[in-house]
Amino acid sequence: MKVKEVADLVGVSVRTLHHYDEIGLLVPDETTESGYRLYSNENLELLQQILFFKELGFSLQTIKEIVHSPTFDRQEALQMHHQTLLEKRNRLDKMIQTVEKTIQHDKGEIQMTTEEKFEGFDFRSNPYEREARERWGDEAVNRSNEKVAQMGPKIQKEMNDLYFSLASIRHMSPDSEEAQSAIAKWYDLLQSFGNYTPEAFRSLGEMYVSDKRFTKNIDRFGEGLAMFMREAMGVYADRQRK
Amino acid sequence: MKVKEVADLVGVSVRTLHHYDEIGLLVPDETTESGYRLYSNENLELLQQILFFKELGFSLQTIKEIVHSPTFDRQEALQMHHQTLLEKRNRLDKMIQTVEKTIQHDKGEIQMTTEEKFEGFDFRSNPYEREARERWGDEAVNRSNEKVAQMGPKIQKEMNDLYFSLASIRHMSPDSEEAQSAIAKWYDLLQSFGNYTPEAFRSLGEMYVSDKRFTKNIDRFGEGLAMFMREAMGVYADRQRK
DNA sequence: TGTTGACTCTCTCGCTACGTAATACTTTAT
DNA sequence: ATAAAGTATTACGTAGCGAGAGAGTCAACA
Repeated sequence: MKVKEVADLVGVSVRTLHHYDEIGLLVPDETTESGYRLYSNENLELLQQILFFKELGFSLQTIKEIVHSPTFDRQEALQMHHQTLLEKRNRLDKMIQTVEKTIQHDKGEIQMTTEEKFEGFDFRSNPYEREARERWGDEAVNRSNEKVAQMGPKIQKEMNDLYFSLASIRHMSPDSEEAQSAIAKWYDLLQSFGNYTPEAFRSLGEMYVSDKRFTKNIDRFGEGLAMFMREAMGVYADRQRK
Repeated sequence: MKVKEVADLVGVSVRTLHHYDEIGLLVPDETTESGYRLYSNENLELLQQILFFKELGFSLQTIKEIVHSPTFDRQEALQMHHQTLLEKRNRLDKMIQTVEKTIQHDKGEIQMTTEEKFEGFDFRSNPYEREARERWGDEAVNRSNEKVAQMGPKIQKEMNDLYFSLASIRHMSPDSEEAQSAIAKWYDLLQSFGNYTPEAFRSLGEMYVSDKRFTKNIDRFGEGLAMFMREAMGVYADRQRK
């Protein structure tokens, strides 16, 4: 489907779709030779999700983090949409009541406290957003992902390669020659992200198994890799101390 | 009530109130010697209305035009709020249904057309806004025209003459002798239309520039006349207050 | 085959409704 | 009397597009 078809179908502007592409929120699966955007069915489903989040007042930035998170779960998200839409309807119901009361109040039929006049409003920070961020967009993971993305593709490739080598030796002992030399490379590589002390390196290793999102990500290269890396990183940190 | 009290009560930020003051949407009735804003009960009621309009997606500019329109009717507006809030709830209900369907669809339990997936969204132009503009913004102009017609040709001539004189001095300062005496005649003339308080007179002046139809009409007598008149009318209102 | 009209692209500029300091003064509480 | 909390003004920043320019593309029709 081309832009305008999508736009007409869902009721957003072409410009909006362009914008979502620009910021990397919804990048069409394909483009023609001449540069026309072609949206796939999956693109449409993602768009639907995006619009749900938008209706709930999420910022595009947050939405992006969420839907691209490796741990994002569509079903879970839909359940959450359902829940929060119901809450939103409750708020709306309150507002409707407030209007009704105000009409009567103005006619002099009833009394209203000042607070009652503003029931149902309250534009204070959207609580759903925080919750959802905790649920999917956890900062640790995102920052890590963002940084990786920022570092450019060549570092990404190095990381991938290293993951593969580590995976291939994950059955060996974490304090073996091979393991330690591979993990040393890992340590060096991470230096390009910030200044990791050996201790920070160790706790990062801890996170690899304690935080499921990391675990999941890492274990894609081989089951048990996260655990293996934690061990190896611990040993490495120990040896650096002396 | 001071800013923060209001802010906490209704759930908006202090900055927002400042902003509304800046753009002339909600100017506090009083200020202390030291410049603190003091909001009256009437200010609060207006704020409530403003928030209703905002909830319905009106721009601040439009809201300003509406609530300051000399023909604005609170009861009528409240009825309209009520109506459109109900419509909004219907839309929300549709969205909720869409989520529910999508959940089932994802589980493979039912089928969904592409259109069904986007039912309840549709961010296309807010119909309420147009309607409301017609109701108040337009009517303001229409009623004004009607009234002029009703008043007969001699008043029309007087108005025309006054427009010309004003146009001829529109390069002068709005608070000059000449400007003020001409605008005083204008004020007197308008008294035959209804009972204009100085404040209503001021907001009428605001409309001369904020509403293009007025502006166009007035500027036929000289470019910039509408703006000049607004200034002069503002000064006039200021001086009458004391 | 050429032409028209509807789409498309990228780029740039503009706008709204505030958020976020920074800095200085005022009021209230202890 | 001093700190803490609130307030004012000014200034700059941001999000999420809208609007328009200028140029290329595509399907249909003459």
